[in-house]
Amino acid sequence: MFDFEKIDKVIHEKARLGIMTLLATRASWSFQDLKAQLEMSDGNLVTHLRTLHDHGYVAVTKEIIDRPQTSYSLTTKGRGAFQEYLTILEQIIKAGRP
Amino acid sequence: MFDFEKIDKVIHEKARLGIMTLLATRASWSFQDLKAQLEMSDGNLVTHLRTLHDHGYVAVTKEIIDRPQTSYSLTTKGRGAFQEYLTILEQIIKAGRP
DNA sequence: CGCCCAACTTTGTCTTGCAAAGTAATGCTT
DNA sequence: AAGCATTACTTTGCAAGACAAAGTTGGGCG
Repeated sequence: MFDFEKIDKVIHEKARLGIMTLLATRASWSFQDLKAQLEMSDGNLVTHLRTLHDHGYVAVTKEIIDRPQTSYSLTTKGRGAFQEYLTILEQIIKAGRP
Repeated sequence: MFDFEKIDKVIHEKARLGIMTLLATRASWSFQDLKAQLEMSDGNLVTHLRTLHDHGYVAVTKEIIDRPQTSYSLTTKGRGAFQEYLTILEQIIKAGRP
């Protein structure tokens, strides 16, 4: 039926799924905007972003315009992994809605 | 945008998501069939099933036909929670596929 | 210089998944 | 009856991970 082992644990975690979904909707998000949207603490958000970055899913751009302003975006790899993840979600929905 | 806090952690965990999806496709599954489909160890599977049962999501039926044969099915509550979970998945897919 | 703010890092705690091994109950086999 | 297998479950132990809170760094500005 399904291979649930295929579910990407990096993406599947609730907080990171939130990040990935937001990043998929816009080209780029600032740290502050992500934090406001997701209502996460700095430390927690940074940690999840680092996890995603370590897996090559998100790119980090550091600028200092007035204030430091770090922004995040999906890499090609990240976008691909996310689409693949969404495909599994679609299969689950198809199975779960008779 | 989305309220990611709404994601039901009981269902969202990979292994239990597998269980719930299977239970949604058929009225009832035996322990052995679940185990074979999901390729999980006894202990691990029993634990996740107990978690789902403790939350009132699955019903347990114990019979002894030839061998002990425990079977599991979704409760009304479980079905409802799963449908709600699927609704969130749909929103994520909608956002993630432009 | 001192303060604020953004973006980290560190520390610590607490939960959780998961495997491996052990156990109880039952039935089959010899 | 004795031994063995199987199912379902418990226990133990460990390792990973989430998360909060507090501390740190570095730039901009009054």
